[in-house]
Amino acid sequence: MGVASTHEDIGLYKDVFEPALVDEIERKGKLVHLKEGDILLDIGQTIRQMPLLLHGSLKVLRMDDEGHELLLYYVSMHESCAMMFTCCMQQLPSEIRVVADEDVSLIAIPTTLMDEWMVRFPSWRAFAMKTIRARFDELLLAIDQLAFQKLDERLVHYLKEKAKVSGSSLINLSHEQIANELATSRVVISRLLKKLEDDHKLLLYRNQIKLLKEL
DNA sequence: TCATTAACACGGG
DNA sequence: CCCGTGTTAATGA
Repeated sequence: MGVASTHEDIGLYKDVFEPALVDEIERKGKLVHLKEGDILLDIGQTIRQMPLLLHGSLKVLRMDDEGHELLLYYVSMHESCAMMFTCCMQQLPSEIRVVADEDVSLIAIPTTLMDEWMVRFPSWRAFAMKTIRARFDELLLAIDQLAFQKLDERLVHYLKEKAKVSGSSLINLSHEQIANELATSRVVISRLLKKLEDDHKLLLYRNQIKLLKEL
């Protein structure tokens, strides 16, 4: 890990950023690897680095008063995290927990450069705005789901999102894990999944769910 | 009505 | 055996 491999991987962003910025990222960014489950940022911590994803995905979580995790959204390729953007502008403590959802490699950029880049690089400004805008739309959707309280719809949305992010219709999660992320009990998830299987929307295995196109 | 909690049986790894 | 899964019964919001 170091500047050499950062140089290779930054190519993934050649279409997103202007050459001068790519160059700047190469020199100032640091390549970081995370294992699945590693916490990149926890609630209360202050952000020091902005992540630019190269491989894998991050999940952004919020806690309810009993300490249950609630999934806000995933961050994958060519994206960054809107919450982290807004936090690092003012160096405020984080309201969220960011965890590696799979093994992840990313370029960490010191937050001290953010202000400067906003001014110097139009493509960075556009990237930041796009990220925030996309997440804002997604958060509105998440609010809808909570407001309507339809757990079965939330589950279906969750599964689709999971499949999209992992690029596979095979999902390796136990009912228990899903229940935790949706802040509900396993019994309910088992029941809803069973119903979906009966409707030929998916197939259930031990620790594994296969999504069918009917979903 | 629908979620949660506890409890139990089944069976795959 | 351990643990994920499927189900049920009781209780509550």
